[in-house]
Amino acid sequence: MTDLTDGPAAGMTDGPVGPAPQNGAVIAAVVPAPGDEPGWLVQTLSDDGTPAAEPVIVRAVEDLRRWEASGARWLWDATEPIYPPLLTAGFSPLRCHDVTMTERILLGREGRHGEPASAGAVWARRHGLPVPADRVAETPDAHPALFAAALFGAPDPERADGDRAEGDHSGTGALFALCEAYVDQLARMGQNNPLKLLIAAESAAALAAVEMGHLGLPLRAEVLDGILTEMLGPRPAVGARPARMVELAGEIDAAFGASVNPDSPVDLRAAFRRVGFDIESTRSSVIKDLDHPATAPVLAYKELSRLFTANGWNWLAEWVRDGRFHAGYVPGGVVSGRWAARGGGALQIPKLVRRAVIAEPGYVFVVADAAQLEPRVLAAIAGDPALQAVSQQNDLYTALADDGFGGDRAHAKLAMLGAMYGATSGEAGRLLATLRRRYPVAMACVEDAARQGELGGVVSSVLGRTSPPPGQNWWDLSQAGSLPEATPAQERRARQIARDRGRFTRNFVVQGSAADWAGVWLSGLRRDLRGVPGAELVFFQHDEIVVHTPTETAAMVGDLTVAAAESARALVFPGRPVATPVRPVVVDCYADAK
DNA sequence: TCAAATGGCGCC
DNA sequence: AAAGGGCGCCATTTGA
Repeated sequence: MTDLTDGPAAGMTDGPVGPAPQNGAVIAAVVPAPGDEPGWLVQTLSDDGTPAAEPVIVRAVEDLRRWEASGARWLWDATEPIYPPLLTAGFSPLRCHDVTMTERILLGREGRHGEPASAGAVWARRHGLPVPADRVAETPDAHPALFAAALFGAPDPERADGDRAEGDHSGTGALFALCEAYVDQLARMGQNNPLKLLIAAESAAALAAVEMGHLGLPLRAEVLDGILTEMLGPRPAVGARPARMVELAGEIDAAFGASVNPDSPVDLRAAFRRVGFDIESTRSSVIKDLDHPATAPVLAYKELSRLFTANGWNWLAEWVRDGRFHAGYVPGGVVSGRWAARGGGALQIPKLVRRAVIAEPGYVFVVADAAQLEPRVLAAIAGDPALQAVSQQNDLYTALADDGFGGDRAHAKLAMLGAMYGATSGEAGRLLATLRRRYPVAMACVEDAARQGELGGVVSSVLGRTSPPPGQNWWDLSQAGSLPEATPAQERRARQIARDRGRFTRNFVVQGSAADWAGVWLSGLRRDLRGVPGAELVFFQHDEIVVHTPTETAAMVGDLTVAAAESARALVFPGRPVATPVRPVVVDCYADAK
């Protein structure tokens, strides 16, 4: 038997392990066991969320597997922090319902972005009680649902305002709150199938995110060390700059005839101004056009500095252990539904560093990338027949170019990105007219979204994730600019924030819907990969998945990425004649994937 | 003196 | 007329 903990009670093998749920009981609600007891308190629920059996303490992964084998879907307050110890003990569930993840989506739809979203919060709101903050403390004992139930005296809501100090030592209060939160959410989800799909996919994504952080992305430290040494010189002493950067700093000083700190934009800009270049910023894109001896060493310094500070030896020591880069992933961490990363810059691994991302012996990477996802998504959500036709093509931008840009692919791409991001100046602005003529429905879709934003409204992704509304400050500035006595500066400011907001909502409908699709793709692939021994889902970045898998399974895994993409297309964009192709590539080194 | 803001840049 | 989306992370700068 595999113990979940090494606490004193973990050796007990004959404890009250739960009976596996019977047919018809498909939800297993899980909270940490109360007090110091190891393990978890689990209760079987019926489909509608009503308890179907007494809660039992579960201590071993074998027992959890039995529940899972009988068809249970796990219900818990939040995948983080419940799942990591389960995973460490070797248990990987097929699916779950993550109340907190779900609640954030539901609250957003109800115009209540940012309110506490834990099961305890849902429970408290349901009973008109004070709502606990999401993160009360980091200890398991202060787990939000447990905290709320203990604080308010559940399971008996009639006792809610008494006995607070006494708390809940049975742990059943937390289960009670969790189950009620689930019932509450079921009612609010109703029969909204796209929304249910989104919630199921997001819960599965939460599982995948914990697994990815746990597995880690294979990365050979000695290979990265070699790259660093080659480019920067040997690893410097703590607090010192690498030799190559010191050299370049010397060249910069010589070129300016003064001591200049290239890490300081203020200093650097002043130096360039002294030699006659009236630059507004010290971005590389600005400096590269300056005809001055300092230009080359400054650009070189910036590049090395970035490598050294973002992915240098300190980064290696902090994030890479035993040949794997372990980052923290936050599904739904971005308002659009994209993932965010916590620590290590996991979603911005530079191309150079990818040279150190090398498959282990006997394994390869299957890198699957959803090509040109966002314009295809736009075609789907807008229902634009002409753009849908273009989206069926292998290279969308080439097709676009042939369909109105005189075969100029670069222009076609620039125009399309501009349409989705809200750029209208310069080149992209001029090209927009062509898009509007050729794809009026798609352009109307993003322009309607922009108009909503400019007016302070919200927009929604295809499956129903809503954009956050503007804050009070936005409304204040907006109103100040529209009053008769507004100063020109206030009017300008109001116009500017309206435009900013419009660009945000314009992009949200596309980026958010792409994230919807990607989440469904990921969760489907995660499920399918469970049938491939040795296959590890090790990386996910917006529209790209990396699977580390035994060499002999590579072709099969590639096929699964394609099939999951097709399945996601059918689920997310039913009846829409668009394609969302992925092209899997089998490589030993991640850098070779592009 | 320390926390928050800014500038810059990597990824999508 | 003008209008470049989302993030995380680092070093520097600013400001309370």
